[in-house]
Amino acid sequence: MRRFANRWPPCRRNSTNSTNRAHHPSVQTIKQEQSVSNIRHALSVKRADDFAQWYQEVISAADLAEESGVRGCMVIKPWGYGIWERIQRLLDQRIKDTGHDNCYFPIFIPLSNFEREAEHVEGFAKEMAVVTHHRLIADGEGGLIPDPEAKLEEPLVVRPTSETIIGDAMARWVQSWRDLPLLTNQWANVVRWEMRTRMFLRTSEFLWQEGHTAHENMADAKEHTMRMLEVYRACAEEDLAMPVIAGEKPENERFPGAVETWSIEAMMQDGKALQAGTSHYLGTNFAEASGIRYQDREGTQQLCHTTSWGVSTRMVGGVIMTHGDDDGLRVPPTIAPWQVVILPMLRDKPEDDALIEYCEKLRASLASAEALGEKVRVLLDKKPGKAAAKRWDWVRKGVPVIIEVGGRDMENGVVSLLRRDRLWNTENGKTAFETPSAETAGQAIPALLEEIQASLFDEARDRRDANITRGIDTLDALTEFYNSNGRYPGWVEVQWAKPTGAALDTVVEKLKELKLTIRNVPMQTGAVDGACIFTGEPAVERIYVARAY
RNA sequence: CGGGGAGUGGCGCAGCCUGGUAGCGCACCUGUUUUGGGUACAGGGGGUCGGAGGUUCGAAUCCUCUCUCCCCGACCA
Repeated sequence: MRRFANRWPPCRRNSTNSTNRAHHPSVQTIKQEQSVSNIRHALSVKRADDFAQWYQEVISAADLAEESGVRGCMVIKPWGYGIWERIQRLLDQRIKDTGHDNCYFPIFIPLSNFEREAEHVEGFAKEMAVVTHHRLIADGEGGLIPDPEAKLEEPLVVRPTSETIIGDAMARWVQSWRDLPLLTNQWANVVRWEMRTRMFLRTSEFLWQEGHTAHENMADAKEHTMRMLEVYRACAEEDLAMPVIAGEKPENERFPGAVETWSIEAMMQDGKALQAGTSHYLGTNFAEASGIRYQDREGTQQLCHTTSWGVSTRMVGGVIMTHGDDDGLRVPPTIAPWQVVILPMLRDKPEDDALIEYCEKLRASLASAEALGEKVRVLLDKKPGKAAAKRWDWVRKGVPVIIEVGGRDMENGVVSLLRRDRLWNTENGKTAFETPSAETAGQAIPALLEEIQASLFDEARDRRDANITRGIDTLDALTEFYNSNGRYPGWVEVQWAKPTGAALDTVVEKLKELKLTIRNVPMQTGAVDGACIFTGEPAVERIYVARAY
């Protein structure tokens, strides 16, 4: 069995505008890189050496977020929040384009309201923040305590998700079949008291979007569930350049209260899976709990079929682990707050003025150009400081294109251009600057940004495809595979008979021993023939198993 | 929540065992130098050592409690 390290051919597209043969080092080729060159990377930890620590370092080195002092909660810094805002803006448009209106519902949910759907309660009860008082008083020792006199008659829970309270509103808003479908969405924060937290991937408080819809019947609701799953796929692949596999979650992984749960799953560079978005068909469960009924064309009261779906700031974690490298983050141009940064090499001398003017001209011309369907987002970084130091700050942040301009560049009418996705000239271990004329650079940038966007996606997709293993058809072979493939075994596609209930529990237990989970049943499942890897019965579908975040 | 590790200027660390009111590298500030690339030299600012309590003449160093972070596990987006 081949090891992960040998399995990923660094597949590159040819650069359209360059003589630059540099390619960035990957997890799999780092050892090779080191033997042929002495590249001095911008981070102190390499992905191949300690992926978890590398992840932490990218977050601080790229200035994405920091600890807050509150357990499990983070401060999202401007660059990190800027990335989230880009995702938010693009996804919001997609959500509006599919007919939804944004609303806002309270962060506090009355306990009795939350209690209505049994499975929902069971799923979330153990990770709820609860508000019990509405006033503090002095404790007599210089501190403050909740005033016993100010106890709430009914506790409020901080929303971990809003199905129940939105269900309440839907019950009021829906009267007749003419009110359906009811398509709503909200952007909000939610709180889940997690045992173990990781920046962006699992925080106690996180930001997300939650869509909630009500429909006349099962067919309409299911169709909508799938429509939103497709919106998420497009957002992940087109905007984040993060390839995903869309499919249905197995019964044991369903959202509490859902009839069907669908997900998009992305493969991180360590081969683990990340659930990047979910879409649920809720049947009539929440309609029953909240009384969401409508009068049909015959005048009969009917229960609505509802859906809900969400993606969160976890997406940012996915971007880090999909596109980051040993020099920091690489932000796909579509979601980069700034796509191009111009760094004048200021020397604190009178000549600086002319240099800034030269750069400003370039900035203005780039800013009026369009790439990836929008105006190019370009920053002229006039902050005082050494250009080289500022360059490495931007490298770590992952801005797609860095343009440095020194006095001699200006004299020659050129600029020094650096692509973040291909930083190094591996032949000499130096940064792979190119020096096109300012005019050429200005004209080439839109196409370059589009190429970088495509290239990041291709790279991630090729890596994922190379790390999905097929043809394993016994549990022993699966065990052997995961025991012999080191730290980065990737995913395995197997066939199964889709056991349910206790039989499924047994399967889940067996997988747990290998630290594996069933990710999803891919939509394009392909032909199935042969036996279930777990039960030996005739297989009915293919599933992905993997270690997961 | 269980097991392990850790919290010392912005970041990374030493000091703690063998108590005597804090040190290094990077970053930062000032000056000089240098200038096509993560420059060099000199000078300088910044921390009371996560928090609370205790032992002691005296605690970053010893004891107790507590908060937060990291890794593994159970749980979960």
